[in-house]
Amino acid sequence: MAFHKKEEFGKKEQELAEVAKALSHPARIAILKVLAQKNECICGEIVDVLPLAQSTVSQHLKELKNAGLIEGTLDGPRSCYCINWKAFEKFTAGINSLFTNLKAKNEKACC
Amino acid sequence: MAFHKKEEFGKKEQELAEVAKALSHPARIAILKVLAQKNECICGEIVDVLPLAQSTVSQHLKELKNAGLIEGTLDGPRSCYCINWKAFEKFTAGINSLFTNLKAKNEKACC
DNA sequence: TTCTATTATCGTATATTTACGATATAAAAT
DNA sequence: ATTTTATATCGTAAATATACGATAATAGAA
Repeated sequence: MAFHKKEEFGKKEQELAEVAKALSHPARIAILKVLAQKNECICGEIVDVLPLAQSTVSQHLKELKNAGLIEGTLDGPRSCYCINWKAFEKFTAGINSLFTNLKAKNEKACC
Repeated sequence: MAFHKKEEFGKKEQELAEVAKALSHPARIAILKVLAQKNECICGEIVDVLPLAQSTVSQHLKELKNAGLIEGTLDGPRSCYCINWKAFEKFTAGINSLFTNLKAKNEKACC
């Protein structure tokens, strides 16, 4: 009944999984969409758009920040978030690199 | 104390989140890596490589299959899995499409 | 200073995930 | 027909995630 075996895997796998986990909730995808659409940094406008309580949105923002997908600075009573594009590029590149060497060969599937 | 609000978001967000969730555990990333490296379809070789019990690996395979990232066919006592490349392409394209219109403008960050 | 507005954190209930062993299933081998 | 082998499923315990309201914190306005 051991648990939490995640650290027994490779660093690369863990990092990819961590980012994927941050992306694994529609609310967080929606938050990223809002941040991308409004070019300026947003704060509580996100709360107005999502069907969630303010505290829940704040929690989701924290998870996105911990995963490195967004950056945020406190600016008095209001905070300012923006997307970290490099983290996204790193993620998609990481996913692709798992397969690049074989992607072409496998087009016709297997079983 | 309502729960499971995921269905209140858009279909696109839900689909992206679902795939991301399947990718959100290092064991499943590792499984995909193995499936990609061995060009032929694998089954219990995965169990030998991972630090997990057979039943746990089977569970992870099921989740990857449910998310559409792999395909599997039963072949007697042994089963045959392979990667569904199209699902990956759809996923990365979906992630990128959240931002494409603004990606260039934002390079210099915000706050 | 006191009030207001905005965001973060705490506490908590419920849901889901993760992992395992035990058991079922199903084809091949003996 | 029985055994072996490979995989899936069931049951279950512990961990984590999700959501909310209540509360703290912090800067600006009155």
